[in-house]
Formats: sequence, structure tokens, C-alpha cells
Amino acid sequence: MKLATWNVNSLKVRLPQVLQWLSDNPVDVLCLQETKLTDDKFPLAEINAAGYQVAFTGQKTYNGVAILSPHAINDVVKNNPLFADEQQRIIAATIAGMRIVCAYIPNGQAPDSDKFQYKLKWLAALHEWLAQEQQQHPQLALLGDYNIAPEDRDVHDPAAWVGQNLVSPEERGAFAQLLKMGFTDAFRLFDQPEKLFSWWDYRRMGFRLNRGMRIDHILLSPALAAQCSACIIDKTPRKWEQPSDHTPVIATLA
DNA sequence: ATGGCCTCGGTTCGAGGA
Repeated sequence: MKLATWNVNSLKVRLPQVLQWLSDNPVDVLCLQETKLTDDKFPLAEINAAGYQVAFTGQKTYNGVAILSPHAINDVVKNNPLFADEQQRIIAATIAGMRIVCAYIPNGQAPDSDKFQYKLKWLAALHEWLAQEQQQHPQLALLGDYNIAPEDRDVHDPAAWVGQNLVSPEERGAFAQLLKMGFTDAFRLFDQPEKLFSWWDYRRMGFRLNRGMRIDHILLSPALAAQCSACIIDKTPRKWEQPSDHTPVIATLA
């Protein structure tokens, strides 16, 4: 069983790459973020034709999330029921006995901004909701773009980023809270290469210079973590023409 | 050097992303 997450930064632009990647990497679950499509524009037929079911919720220009699977997708929930939000950032579903939550956590912009306060409130509501979900769903996975680099080793140049957005103590505290609740960062279950990231800035030759961050994560409940046999970041699509600035993360469950 | 690049909406620039 393979679970993956990928912030595609516009599914309209990236659909050919998503289909190519799925052809090269058949997975049981693929969570997408930043689809940036209203539901009427979602490429449902193309994804179905590739052999995948899909649940999605989107809006114009920003945000938007989707879950793709070759298996049946059941009990779809859009957004956090405990947090009224016009922004389409969460979709959850049950697939092959697992409860899958696909999340696009707010960016936050800067620690002194209103958007940062929104991010922290959003994360607090996420904690509250997941605490309920884990009671009902022992096999629970949270996949997505967290917009948080959990530790200094997840940042290309930690000294340059101290206190900034994506690495601030408040954000890292919110991530740590998820671990405290019992979730495991699948990537850190295994030995990993140093300086392996999931996002690189388009500017400043970020990818070529490996100036990146690990901000896309797969968090697993204890029952799923016990089955996890591998977790990798696939840098391949970041090397393609006109790439997303993020690249897929994949967890394998035994 | 607080910009650089990419996407979108909507027009030829601004906002947002991270």
C-alpha cells in the first residue's frame, strides 16, 4: 500500500505531470494540494480515464485539494467541521480501511501578519478535529503541504531562517503537538539522506543549489506507523519542464 | 540587495505563494 502527497501548484498546468507521475508510480492514495480549480473545472474525466477515482474541493485562484485512488473513496468530508473556512484546504475520505486526511495548511506569510494568526487558529482547530478523528479511525493518515519545516535539518540554511515563517517556534510547536497526539512523521522513521527537501523556491536557482525545505509530510497514526516500511521524497518531477515547486512524498505500508 | 520565479485574474500589473 502506497500513500503519496504532492502540492502541484495548479492542477490545470500540472495535470499532464500528475498523470505521467501516476503512470510511473502507481499508488493507492495520492493527495494533491493547490489545485486552484473550481469544482466545475476539475479534470474528473481525465483522472477517471487514468484508472483513478477522485474526491475534490476547490475554489478560484487559490487553495483546492483532492484525493485520488484506484480504490473506492467513501465518506468524503470537505473542510474541518469544527472550523468555518471559506478557503478549501481539507478533504478527508475512507479508502481501503484507512481514514485519509489531505490538508493544505495555510502558509502564514510572516509571523507578524494576520495570515500567521489565521494559520495558528487553523492548526489549533485541526488538532481538535484530529483528536476526535483518531478516536473513530485507528488507521488515520494526515498527508499534505504543512508549510512547516519541523526541525533545523529540514531547512537548507537554518541560521538564515531563525524565527521566520515556516520555522517559527509557534509553527513548530503546532507540528510537535501532532506528534504528541500520537502521529509519526513517516519520513523520520527511516535513515534519510541529509539535506533532502520537498520544496525549493523557483527563484535564485533554488533547486539547482538545493536551497529547499521539507514542508510536505505524511503523518501516520500508531496503527499505520507500525506498518510503514519506507518513506521517500521523489525529486524526479521537480526536474521536469515547468515543474511544481513541490515534489511528491511517498510512504509505503507493508 | 526584502528582488529574483510561477500562477492566476484580467489585462500588460498586483497578489500570493514559501
